[in-house]
Amino acid sequence: MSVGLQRLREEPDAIRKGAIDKREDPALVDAALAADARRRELQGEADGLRAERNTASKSIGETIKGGAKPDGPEVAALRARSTEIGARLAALEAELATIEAQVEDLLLRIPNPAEPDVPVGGEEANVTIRTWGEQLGRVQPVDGEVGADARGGGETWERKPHWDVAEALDIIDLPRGAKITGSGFPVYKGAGAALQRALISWFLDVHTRENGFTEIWPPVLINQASARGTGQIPDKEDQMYVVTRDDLYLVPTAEVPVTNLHRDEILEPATLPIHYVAYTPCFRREAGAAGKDTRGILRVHQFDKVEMVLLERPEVSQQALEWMTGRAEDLLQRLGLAYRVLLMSTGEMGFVQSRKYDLEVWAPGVERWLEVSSCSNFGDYQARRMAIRYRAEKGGKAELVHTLNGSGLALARTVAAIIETYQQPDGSILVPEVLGPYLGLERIEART
RNA sequence: GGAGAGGUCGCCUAGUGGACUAUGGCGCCGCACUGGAAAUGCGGUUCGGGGCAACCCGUCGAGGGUUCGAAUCCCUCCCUCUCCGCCA
Repeated sequence: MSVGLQRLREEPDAIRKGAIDKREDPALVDAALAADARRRELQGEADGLRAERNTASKSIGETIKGGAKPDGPEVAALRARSTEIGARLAALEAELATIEAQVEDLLLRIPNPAEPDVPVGGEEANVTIRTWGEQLGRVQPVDGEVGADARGGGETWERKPHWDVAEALDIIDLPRGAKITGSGFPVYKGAGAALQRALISWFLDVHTRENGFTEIWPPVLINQASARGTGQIPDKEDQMYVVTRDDLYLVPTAEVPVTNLHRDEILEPATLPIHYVAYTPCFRREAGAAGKDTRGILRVHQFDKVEMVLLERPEVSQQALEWMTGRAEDLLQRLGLAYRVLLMSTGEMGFVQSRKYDLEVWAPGVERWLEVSSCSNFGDYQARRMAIRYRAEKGGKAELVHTLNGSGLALARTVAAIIETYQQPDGSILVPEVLGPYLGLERIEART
């Protein structure tokens, strides 16, 4: 249950194309259709047999009530007939259970097709929708203003990558994180720790006070049903840390617990839209990324993130995606970080999204764009998996909601970009104005 | 973790092997009455699968079992409540 059997039957070509565009196997579509046809056939037969058995059993009861002896020949004959139906049914039910499992498994592996206007292809097909702010160079004039670029002549200094700045200021301790847990588990210290806390608080405050979100503080362990609901299983199962003893997973993102809040629910008309915002630490194994971005905090196993989760009526989900993306952009603008918005191509967008924007912030120390937010519309795909429905009108028929989510924002890379953008020639870091009151500091300096 | 009590349709609730085709109430929807409403009356109201349809099948926390037949009996698990233990 993901794409929906009805749509699968009605427009198999579109689903097949969607799978090809996302570099998944289109043959799954035909396999699922064939299995479903067989399933319906078997179910028809099984239903018929059950109906027979029901009437047969009922007639036994009535015969006994009518005065026949429960152990007499008349009842025995009826009983024999019912037993025989039961035997046939048992065989059929076993077959049916197998085929049902097959259908479900196939459906779980068919990806959500992208919206028609999403570019087809891989990384090269991503489209830059807009950029904001000045893309600073590494070389800066010594007497220039913060954020000013080197423009010919004069003395210059060179920006450092965030790991050098952070190490010198003793605000991030990577070696000790590696000691107590493993590589990719940063320790934030002193003003570094306070900066984490400040960003989390500020993000949550903006979203709750200005953007109308309801704050959620969810569990960071999730069960299998939740992981399946949002699509981490089976698509991203090997990216999650597993607590095998209790059959739980560490959250890879707040999306999972928060979207699953309404799993198996039918929402009444007035309840939509639902806008949640949640902070959680996020845990990712980054399997397959070994040796990539090993320095600094660009790719870590544990990071902090404030996530927006939206449940919307289908007809407004696209515009809700634009709005939500704007909320994330607003944070970057107020932090004074240069960024660009990318419309991700089919090959880059993942299994469950129908449309996805990535926000990439410019980090002038490493001279790279860093993904700090991913804003996606899932259409009804996740909702179908989770059975989240709503009634458009009181007493009306239940329909699937649309789900969306977006980071607002992910911390580690935002912190890297802040450090690299606001570092000063003397090695200190200016604190972005909006964070001043939260941090109680205007500048992070080496402790003497 | 131990002992006990429970989990039935949005909510409350009846139901201890065949008349359950799951009861009744609240809420909700429709109709009638009304200037409009309240109150009242009548009808409808779990969710899902199949079928053009009449209708059929499943669904009483989940999964197994016993039986011709399970909401009802048995087993395992999950959750809630009470008490005990442990504990930030």
